[in-house]
Amino acid sequence: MTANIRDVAERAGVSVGTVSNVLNHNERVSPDAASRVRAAIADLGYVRNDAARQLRAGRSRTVGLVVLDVRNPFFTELARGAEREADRHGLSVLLANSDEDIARESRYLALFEQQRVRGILISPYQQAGARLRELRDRGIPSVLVDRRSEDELFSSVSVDDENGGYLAARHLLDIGRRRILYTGGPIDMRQIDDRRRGARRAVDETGAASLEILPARASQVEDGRAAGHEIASRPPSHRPDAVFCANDLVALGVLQSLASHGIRVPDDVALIGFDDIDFAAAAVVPLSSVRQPSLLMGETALRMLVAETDDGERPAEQVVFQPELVVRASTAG
Amino acid sequence: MTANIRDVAERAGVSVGTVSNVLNHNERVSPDAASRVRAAIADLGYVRNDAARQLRAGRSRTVGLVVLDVRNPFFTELARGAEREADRHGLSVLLANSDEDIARESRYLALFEQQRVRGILISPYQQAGARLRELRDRGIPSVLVDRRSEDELFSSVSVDDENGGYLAARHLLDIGRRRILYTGGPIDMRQIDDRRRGARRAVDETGAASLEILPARASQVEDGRAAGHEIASRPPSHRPDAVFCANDLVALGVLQSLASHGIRVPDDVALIGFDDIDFAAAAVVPLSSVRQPSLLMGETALRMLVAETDDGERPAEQVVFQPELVVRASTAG
DNA sequence: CGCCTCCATTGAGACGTTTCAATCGCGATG
DNA sequence: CATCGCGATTGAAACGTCTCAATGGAGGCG
Repeated sequence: MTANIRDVAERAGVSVGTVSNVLNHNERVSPDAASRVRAAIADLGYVRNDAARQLRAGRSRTVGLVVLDVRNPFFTELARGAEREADRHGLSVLLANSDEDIARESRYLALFEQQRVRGILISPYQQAGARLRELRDRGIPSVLVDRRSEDELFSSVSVDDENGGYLAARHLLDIGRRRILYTGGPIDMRQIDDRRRGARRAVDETGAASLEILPARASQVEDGRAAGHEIASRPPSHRPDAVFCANDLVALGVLQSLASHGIRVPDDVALIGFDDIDFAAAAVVPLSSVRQPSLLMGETALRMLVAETDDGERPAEQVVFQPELVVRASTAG
Repeated sequence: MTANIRDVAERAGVSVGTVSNVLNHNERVSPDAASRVRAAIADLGYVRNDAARQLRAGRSRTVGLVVLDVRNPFFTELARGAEREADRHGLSVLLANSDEDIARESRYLALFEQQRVRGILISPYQQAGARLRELRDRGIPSVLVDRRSEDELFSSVSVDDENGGYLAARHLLDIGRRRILYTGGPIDMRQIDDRRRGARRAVDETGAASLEILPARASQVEDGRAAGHEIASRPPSHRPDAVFCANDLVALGVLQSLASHGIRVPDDVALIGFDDIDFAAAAVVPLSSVRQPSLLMGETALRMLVAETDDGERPAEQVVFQPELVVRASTAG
């Protein structure tokens, strides 16, 4: 059906080896032969068969990326960063969405292994560590994104979540708030818990301030809406005067829900999120947030993966970016 | 490095053919041999090499999806739909982002062709038609998403954009607005132009109403912000009393920009978007919009692609969903 | 004129899988 | 006891590419 390298060779009146050389080592081949080969390629509409190349080469030019939630712009930005850097290395990125589901996560890891991807970038859901070690033993390295490797066995690119939580809570305290509520989920997920710990530290530093935890099922807009509803249904004296959300999706949900109950942001309740996604600034009460350099994180992770691929046994490296407080109207005054 | 089927065969004391049969036609093999093979697979940590399978089979189990903008939740939902349906057919989806860039679009198409993907779902930027025809001639079918095939040469899944534009403008007129502004870009993109035409029709039906077009570079949040700024800087008498945006991202940008200039939505200017992404409802002035069944569109497109793959020369089919008006606070009164 | 170099080209494997025709072994049947 | 039938198993071939050792040929030098 489709032309192969042999057809091209025949048509150009050369051997298959020469065609391959035109494709891969152009300098080795005479200008004359090269141009005949190129003409034949154009005539026949020949396109390299990647499966055959990969089989021969023993490895692919693809990198797998597993994210927790494609609907979260933080992850799509991270993916764009990885993709951009991959381009520079002639690699392509296969994007998979685990939707915070262990079964989906492991299905994709299996798929990636069958495809012999060059390596894997992953924001793991829970302890994917054992599985990743297995993959590494079989020659597929991973770099963790958005989360440190607990045992430092893998390289990782993350943000100092504890400090991010501290910055957020510190800011709320600085503008005079004292009854802070933290919400998001799942509460036992590392990133979410680190942010809580940071907030705790800020609150503890300050006399006469409290931190309440309101766990959520996950960290989607709808979870924020539920949290906002729960807060609004309390008697005013029991409401927090500031809410810190595990991410911006949750914060947007809370914002919407509070507004629909006539609770003013920031007058009655100040509100801050995490990630600084585009939509945070676009909300009509523009949302304060803690920025993660998502694009840069994606680029960095991919670069580290490539380094690991090239230089077999280099030690794992933990890159931790510092988050940045972004103040907008939702925490004014 | 990695165990192959021959190693497994040796360890299990059978031939490679038998191992392959265990993997692909379990019923052909005796329970005894099968269990020995399975044990060997587990012992050696054997994982099938997809490249070799694909080379042998002549085609892959992957479908390519090219979207215009991964940052637009409409497309990520569509991707989720395609992915979900792909699962059911044992296929996986490779997601690529053209970012409305012709060069990127054709790079990805080339990549997909090299990978001999089973087929391609694409929201084409401009006339990708010639290229897609080429791919089809070489055995790779495509289904267009979010846009009809102009010459009906390809199957497609889209929404009746003209009617969607009509619904939006009709609604604005029904609530008493008369000076409507339409913004988004690029203005020559099919979907965007169809929505404009629909709006035009509604306006023409109504006496004493006007439709102004404000073209934008693209249809991102920032383009909306620019449009909002432009509107706000006019003398009040020259401002529209309603704005219809080519999509919700633009509408959110306009919303933010108008608010920051003290222009009230919907009191001074009513606002409606397109797509009904999650964030539309989550905006504090919840955004009216025209809903596209994005998840369903993704599922349908993938199903059509599979049908096309199975049944060689079936005629192209155009599936057109009807959009649905969703009224929220941004067009109240 | 013969030999040596050097560059361009050749062609035979090898990558790991699946398929399929051929073979094997065993119980049933005549 | 020979033969047949049938399910289980085998092993070679093929998919398309790249690599590498081997070959060919032209030109330079002694």
